[in-house]
Amino acid sequence: MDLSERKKKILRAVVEEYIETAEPVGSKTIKVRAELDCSSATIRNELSALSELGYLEQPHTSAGRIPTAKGYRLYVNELMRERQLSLEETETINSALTAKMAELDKLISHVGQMASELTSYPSLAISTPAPATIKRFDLIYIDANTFIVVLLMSSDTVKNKLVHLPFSFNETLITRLSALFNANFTGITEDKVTPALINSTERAAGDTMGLTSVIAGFVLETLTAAHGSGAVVSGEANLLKLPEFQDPEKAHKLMRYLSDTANLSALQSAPDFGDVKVLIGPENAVEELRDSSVVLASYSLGDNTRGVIGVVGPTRMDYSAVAAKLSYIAQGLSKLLGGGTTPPAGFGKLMIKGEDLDV
Amino acid sequence: MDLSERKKKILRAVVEEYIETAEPVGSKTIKVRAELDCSSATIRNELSALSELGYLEQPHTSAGRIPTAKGYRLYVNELMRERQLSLEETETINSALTAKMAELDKLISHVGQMASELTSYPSLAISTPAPATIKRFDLIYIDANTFIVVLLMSSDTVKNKLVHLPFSFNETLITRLSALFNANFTGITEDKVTPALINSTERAAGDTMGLTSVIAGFVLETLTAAHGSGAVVSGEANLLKLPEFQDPEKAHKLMRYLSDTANLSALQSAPDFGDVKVLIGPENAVEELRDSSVVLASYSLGDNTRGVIGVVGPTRMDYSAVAAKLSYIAQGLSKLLGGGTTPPAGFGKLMIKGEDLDV
DNA sequence: GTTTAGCACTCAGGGGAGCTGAGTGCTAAA
DNA sequence: TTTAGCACTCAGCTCCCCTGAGTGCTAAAC
Repeated sequence: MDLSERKKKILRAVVEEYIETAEPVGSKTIKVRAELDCSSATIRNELSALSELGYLEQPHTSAGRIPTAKGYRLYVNELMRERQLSLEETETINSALTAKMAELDKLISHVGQMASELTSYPSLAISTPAPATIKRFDLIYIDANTFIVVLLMSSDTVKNKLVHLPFSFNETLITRLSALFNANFTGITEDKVTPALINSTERAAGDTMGLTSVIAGFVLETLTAAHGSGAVVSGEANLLKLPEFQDPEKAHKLMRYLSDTANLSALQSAPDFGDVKVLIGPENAVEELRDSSVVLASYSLGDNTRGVIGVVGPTRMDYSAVAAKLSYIAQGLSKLLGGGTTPPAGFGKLMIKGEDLDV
Repeated sequence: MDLSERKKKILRAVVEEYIETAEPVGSKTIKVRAELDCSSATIRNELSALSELGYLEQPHTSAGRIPTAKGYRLYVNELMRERQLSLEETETINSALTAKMAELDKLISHVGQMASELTSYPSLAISTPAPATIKRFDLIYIDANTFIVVLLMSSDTVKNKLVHLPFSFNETLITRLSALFNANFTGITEDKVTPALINSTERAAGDTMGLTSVIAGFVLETLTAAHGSGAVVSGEANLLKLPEFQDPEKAHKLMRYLSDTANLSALQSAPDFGDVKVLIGPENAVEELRDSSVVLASYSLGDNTRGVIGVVGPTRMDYSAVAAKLSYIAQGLSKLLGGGTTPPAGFGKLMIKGEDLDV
């Protein structure tokens, strides 16, 4: 059952006004905002119909209307005007992206910070690296008790560890081990690092001191660590500015939830989605997020690492602005990291996905 | 001018009661708490004297007393009973310390988190590395366009960078550069990396492609980065639990301040101090911290890196518990990282420093 | 049938007024 | 010097009323 044009116009006006002011919206305000040629009484009739249909609700009998989750959903799916980013905004993002991509490790946290500053909501950044392998293996002999393990990973990041042992060994053993590991441990995934493999390497190297297992331990650790996904939250302080979180109780609850990174990894499980995904209030599975909304954008890095950046805010969030910004950031990241080193120019169209509510 | 024993007993009772309850303390409560053998009227006389002396104040005429900054200072300096950590608490700290020391890089943030969990106040961890030098320099040739720079720093941490260039070079050049850098750039501090040095190295290597300057750039960056101190804040959410931060305005102000790491680096400037340093309310130079207190503990790592961990809370903070915990953590860190790898057993005595207020 | 004007009704939020109780300061007696 | 007693103060709570924004409904107008 489709809504009349006028109803849509009114619904949009209510949502947008409420997003700005956080106050219930009355018929007179709508008349001005939506530039409608009818009287407030007519609008009241329409409002009453929209309430009946479940798109709007009243906090109490004599107050204005506020959108329900269903109302927001319709707004996000159909009514939302695409937000054009200002030149200034795109430039901020571009320069931040190019400046920060230097260190991939710190990238997620930097991107998160950026998203938070840009939207003035708390943001989260999660990365889900694909199963990693080692591209290249090296040992650097330092002295009779010390050497460095250097691993070049499939993602073109480098991992290292300084190993300092209480007994001494000679340089030839290190050289031999380096060659053997390079031959046996490159290109394989975590599950291929078996005790058998370690044993055979140890024998081949003539290593009687257990160096092999120390090194293999680090290799395994690195491979394992790579697929434990990291999550970072920034800008939690922004929550406190919002009227809906003036109640410290409420703010505290959400902040506690956000500060446990384990929780967030669950969010990212929301699998492939087109470009931007919006989860409105009760659509969130997690109780703590029930009266907040989450906007997520996913990006992919050249190797098959995937990441998600997102923003958490009140259901009354400026969806169009947030979605546009996140989308731009995510696409910029994909281009920058997946492909060449050129800064992103114009990105594709904004697409939004999300669950529909039952009627 | 020294206070009588009874006055001290009363002052201590007021401070400790107020720390627990955050409510102004009345004469009757004190009588019970301090187990005094006089009537509430006598205590009122004493209270009135203590107010006169500037150790206590009344929020309004007919309310109980609360300690002033001066009162807290006296309490911290003289009256505070040393808090014994429970076995459970020391074990939590010990195991967390040993488990986490594996990765020195992430150490500060882990330690900060621990401090925050243990004290349920927001915590900050700052590290001030000493001027770093390079102990050992290596280049690993990967392919005609790629090599890895591996730096072993004076602090026994390893830094690396994958360099991928749009033009090709051969392995002998890399080997030569590796040897030259190892000869010329080890053992020197940042300010010794001059354009002259870079030029002479470039000539000696016969490098016509500018590899030398790329590498030197990374070296310089690493040396510089090392003394830019890192700061991490954890557990900000804890603020919202405290009654003094029920006002979202106030909480927001402090959280904003804390979330800018640049601000924190300033705190650490507080130079050498014995063991634990307590800054009470107005003793803080920064306006944002004027009605909070900060407890800091410093630790030193074997090489001359110094670090500070601290906790921010209301002036009504449980100083004895917080100081004991921070002190234990700091001493544990020093022992673990400065010396051997054995877990800390019994630590020294708790010493507290801080500025005295004028009378 | 749709729109409009008019009117009675509702209710959140703000601004006193008044009460309560914890706690004080002072005085006079022990 | 300590204590008991008493009058006084004042934050915080509750109760109450008022105001104004906004509604729903009805009857007339288009």
